[in-house]
Formats: sequence, structure tokens, C-alpha cells
Amino acid sequence: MSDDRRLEVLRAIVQDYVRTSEPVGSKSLLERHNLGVSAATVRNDMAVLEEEGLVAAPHTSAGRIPTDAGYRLFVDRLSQVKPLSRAERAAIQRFLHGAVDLDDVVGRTVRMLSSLTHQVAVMQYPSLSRSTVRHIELVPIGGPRVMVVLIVNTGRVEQRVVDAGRGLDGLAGEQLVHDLRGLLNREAAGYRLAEVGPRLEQALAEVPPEEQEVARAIVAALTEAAQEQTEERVVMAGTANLARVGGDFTASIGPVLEALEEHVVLLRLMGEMASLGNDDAVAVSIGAENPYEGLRGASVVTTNYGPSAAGGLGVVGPTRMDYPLAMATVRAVAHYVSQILDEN
Amino acid sequence: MSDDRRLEVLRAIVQDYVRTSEPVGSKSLLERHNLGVSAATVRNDMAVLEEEGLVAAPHTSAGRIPTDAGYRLFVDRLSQVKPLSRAERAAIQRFLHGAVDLDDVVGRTVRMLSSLTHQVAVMQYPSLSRSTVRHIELVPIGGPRVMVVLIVNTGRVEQRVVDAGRGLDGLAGEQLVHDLRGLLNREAAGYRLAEVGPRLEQALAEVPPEEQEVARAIVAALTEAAQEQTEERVVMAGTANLARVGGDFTASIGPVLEALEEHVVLLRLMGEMASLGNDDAVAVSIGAENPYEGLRGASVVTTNYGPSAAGGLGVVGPTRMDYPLAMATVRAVAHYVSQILDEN
DNA sequence: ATTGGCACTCCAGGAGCAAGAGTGCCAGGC
DNA sequence: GCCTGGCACTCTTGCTCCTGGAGTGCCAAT
Repeated sequence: MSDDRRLEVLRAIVQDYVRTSEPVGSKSLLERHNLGVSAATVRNDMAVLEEEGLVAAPHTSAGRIPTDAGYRLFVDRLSQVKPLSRAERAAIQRFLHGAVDLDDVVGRTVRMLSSLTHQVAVMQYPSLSRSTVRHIELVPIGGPRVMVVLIVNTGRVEQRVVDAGRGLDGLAGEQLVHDLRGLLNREAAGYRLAEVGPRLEQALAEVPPEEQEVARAIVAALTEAAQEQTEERVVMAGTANLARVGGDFTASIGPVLEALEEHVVLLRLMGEMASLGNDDAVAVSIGAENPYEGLRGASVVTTNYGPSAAGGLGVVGPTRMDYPLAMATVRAVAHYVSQILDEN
Repeated sequence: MSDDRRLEVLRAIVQDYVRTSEPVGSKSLLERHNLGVSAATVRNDMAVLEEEGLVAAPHTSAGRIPTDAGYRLFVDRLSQVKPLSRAERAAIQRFLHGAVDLDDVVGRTVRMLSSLTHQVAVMQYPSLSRSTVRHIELVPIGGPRVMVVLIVNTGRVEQRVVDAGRGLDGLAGEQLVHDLRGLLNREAAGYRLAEVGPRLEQALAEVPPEEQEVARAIVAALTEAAQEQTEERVVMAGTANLARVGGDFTASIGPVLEALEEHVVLLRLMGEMASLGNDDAVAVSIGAENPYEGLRGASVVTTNYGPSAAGGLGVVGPTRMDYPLAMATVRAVAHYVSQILDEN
């Protein structure tokens, strides 16, 4: 009837298997964990766990390995979050503070995350549509062409070259650009990019007819930039960790790499995570729970960062992963990244 | 004495081995290639080739596989460049033309290159220091902070936030920013970024004392952006190709992935290529020729693109690579990328 | 210089075997 | 009712031995 001990056995199995990547048997389990009972008892517990679908034996006379359901239970109920040491936290903070711009923040974050967890790290750029506009700049770059530079509150900067349809070189052109710049910033600054489209459409009405064409082209470029398809960017690092020895994971590395390059998959994943929880929650998707073919056999640990969950970040690795470490690290890193972005 | 036929045998060995990834023997070679001689003759030729270090046998009674030197000879003298079909060229061009900005051009290029060659594709962003300044924009973003936006002739846009040391909000601030913008563009536009630093230093002399501090901060940011360390960015795609079955290459995938993430390595590689040849030459570095540990066992095919060789791109794969295809594709893609960049 | 022939080498894969690790189950003890 | 020691059973792993096949190297003949 001792339900507790059975779970204790499960925890021990998970921990040992994560360490050694070999099926763990009743005897070798007792060597490392002090359960106060005999091997036979452990065997009985294991049999029950197997019946419940929490562990499985590769073949009759091998030890047990956790199933996806076993990991799930472990993550939900058996693992206490392992807080990072003060030194680690300080190192993260210091490293991130050295970044000179958003690209640099993202680059440093993924590299750090991957080296701390020994997994593949992924990070989404802060979503444009969920960010608020800080400034819109218009830069005439010769002839009828003008570069539209969009700066949002997360520090992300996006630019597009648009064809204004008429020359902008003379004094009149300068004046026109100046007027438009003022209009755009009055109407857009401080608003979410998703809201900016409609607002500007409306504002277009007031624009004098001879400026309509230019203005429309610019608004079109801005709304286009906020489209899901174009706005989302993903960066990753630590793919070499996939090839690390230990475990049979090296076999399935191909599909995983493919899935990782299929950025849409990652974005969906992080999007789903975002939709289902409070802000600083870390979401874990284990093995077959994963909706994407190539990522069966892999686990994903993600969370959101930035103002209004503007972006997601996380790690991808084998189901045989150190979840407490991964979850703690992902959470801490997201925390500090948010901090950095707030400061700018 | 028939030196020609021996080379013909070498070519046949390379071609077959690339196809099958298995050591090729005298007999099976004759099945696929019509050399007009007997197996025994081929065996003699192979023995000579082995003595010359161009092929090697994994063990006594196996077929031969090319050595790095064998591939080198093949690339230098035996392979005619395999021109892409008209349809392929058209497809490349069409696909690249859909790009909306430089990021998009780079992203599309690497994905296309990797799927055409079935190798890992890498591409360096156009170097800032070798590009010429098209425009410098100053955007005050509240308080003492101003965002410096640098636009160069390759379409690359870089931005930095600098602390001006004094508030810029009032009318006086606006005037100051306007003056500085004019000065910067007069002095910098059209020049290479590498030359811009000194020029601006000199121009600083004329700046009225009360503007000195702001101006210096901006110039510092610009020169900092042109530093090798910060200016170089690399993008890659198709890493899943490394895990493709066939050959023993899957074993060494780990080190290769590490080397690929070590962007500095790739930049060096492309830099060296750039320094040693005429513009549209494709450089090939085979196996142990490679100066970087992790890339022994891999080959790199690169070339330059853009005005004054502003950037490099290429593919990385096993030494057992289809060199004619890789070289032709890399060259064609670089050609079209240059074209696109010229148009902007 | 080329060729057919032949002996030789070596790997790949299957069979057989012993050791080791682990399990399942049972009967006895608390 | 739960735990435990014991025991028979199962399966993998690593070893050796063996055989078939592919390929070579060399030689004598053309």
C-alpha cells in the first residue's frame, strides 16, 4: 500500500537513468539510493510501475527505463526545482549585460542556455505584433525609394525599403517625408503593432491626396512586417550537443535537426506554451506528447520572456534529460532576458 | 606509360565512391565505366595510384577509396564544371527575388543552397568594413539616448543605441541632431566604413564644443560596429544533411557541428578564400587541408559575393562530396545574390 | 604494356557458448 | 498484509569459430 515508496522508486529510476543512460535494475538502484527495503521489494514496486505504464523494460531481463508518462509524473510531482547557485545567476546577468544590441542579446542567450544545460537552445525574437511601437523613422535613400525603420519597445528594429512611387529628392520631398514621419509617430507610438494597422488606415483619410500613394506604401510595409510569416525569427545554438555520446539518441538526431530547422514548428511549440499558462511558468513537452513527428523522442522545455510574453525561449533534448536543471535554467535565463529588455 | 588512363581510373573511383560510399574494386568499376581494358590492368593502375597517395585501401582485400590528395587532383584537373540547367538557374533567380530585405535574402540563400547541394550551407552577412556607407540616421528615442542607424550599400542595416550624455528633447536638441546628421552624411556617405572612422575623427575638430560629447559617442559607436568581432554574422542551414545515412560521416558529426557553431572558424575560412583569388573563383578546402581540427574529414566549398567581395558563402560536407555539383551551385548562387544586392 | 589465372587475405555475418545481470515468483517471517 | 531471501528462468553481451565472397597481388603468357 505504500504508494509513496513506489513513487520514490520511480524518482530513483529517472535519476539513475538520466545519469547513466542504461536501464536500471533493482540491485544497482539500491546501491545508489537508500530506500530501506530489499531488492525484492523494489522489484515488486517496479512491476507495479510497469503495469501503470510509468516504466518499461527493453526486454525481459533488463532493467527498467522511464516511459514518457513516467517522465511526465516525475516532472509534475517528483522534481523540486533546483535553484541555480548565486554564482551562476551572477554569471548569467553579467554575460547578458555585455550585449550591445538585440541581436547580441539573442545570440548570447542561446549560447549561454545551451552551454548551461548541455542541450540545444532555441530562442524566438520578440514578436513584433505583440510589441509596442517606440518610433518609426523614414529615410529617403535616393530616387523614389524610402527606407522605413520600425523600432519597438523590445529593442527589435525592422526595416523595409518601399517604393514611394514618386521622387522624394527635392525640398518638397523632404517636407513630405517630415510630415509623414510626424503623422506616423503621432498615430502609432505607444501602440501595439497589431493595432497600428487599423489606426493608420483611418489616419490615411486626413492625408492630402498627393501624399496618399507614399503613405499607403509605407503603411502596407508596416502591416506586412507584422505578418506572422515574416515577423518571426528563431535562433538556436548547441546543436552539437545532440551528437553527444551516451544513449541511443544519436540515432534519431537527423529528424530532430530537421524539425529544428523547420522554424515554424518551434514557433508553434512556443506559441502553444505561451497560450496555456501564467507568465513565468515553464512548459515541458515530453516525447510522444509532442505534436510534431520529428520531435517524438525529444523533449522541449520552454517559457516566455519580455513584456507581454513577446517571445519564447527554451531547450530541446532527449527525453532522457535533466528536467530540474533544464527547467530552472530556462526560467532563470528568461527572467534575466526580460530584465535586460525592460532596461532598454 | 598511359598516364591518362590512370587519371581516368582515379576519376572513376571518385565518382563511384561518391555515389555508393563504398570502397570500389577493380571489377565493379569496370561494370560501370567503359575503360576498354581488363580488371587486371585496372588493378595495376590502382596500385600505382595508391603508391602516389591518391587512393587508399581500408584493408588488404577491400576496394580503394580516394584520399584527400585524390580528391584534390580530381577537383583541380578531372572535373569539368557541371553547369546548372536553365530551369535551375531560373528557379534560383525567382526564389531570391521574392526576398523583402537582407535578412530574407540571406535566409533564402542558405536554405536554397543547402537543398540544392544536400549539404550544410553557410553564408556570411556582407562585411560592414568592406561596404560603403549609404546613409547614417540619428533617431532620438527619449532622454539622452539616440539610436544610430547605419545603412550600407549591400542593404545591411545596423543600429546601436548610444548615450549622448545630455538631453536631446527640446528644440535645441532637435537642431543638434539635425546638424550632426548632416555632418555625418556629408563626411561618410559613399566611403568605405573602414575609412569612415579616420574621416570622422578629423571632422570632429570643426564641431562646436558643446556638441563634441554627443558626436564622439556616435563616432565611437560607428567604429565599434565595424570591428571584426562584432560586425561579422553567419547564418547556416541544412545541418540535418550531416546526419544523412551513407558513409561513416555520421560518426564525426559532433565535431563538425561544433566547428560550424564556432562562427569565427567559418569566417576565417571564408576570409582566407577571399584573399587568395580572383573574384568569382570557387575555393575548395579538402579534409586535412583544413586548418581547423573539427573540420578534418570535412570539405568546404566557398566563394565570395557582393560588391568588392563583401561576403562569403558556401557549403560544408563530407570529403566524399559531389564537388562538381557543389562548386557549380555555389558559384551560381553567389552570382545571383550579387545581382540582387546590386539592384538595391 | 596488357591479360587471364591463381593463391592469398580480410571482412561480414551466422552459429554456438558461457557469463552476467535482471526478473518473476514462491514460501516463510514479522 | 507486507516484506524478504532464495531460486529458476530469460535475455543480452561478448567471445570464438567458421564459411562465403569480394578483392588484391603477382606471375607467366601474349
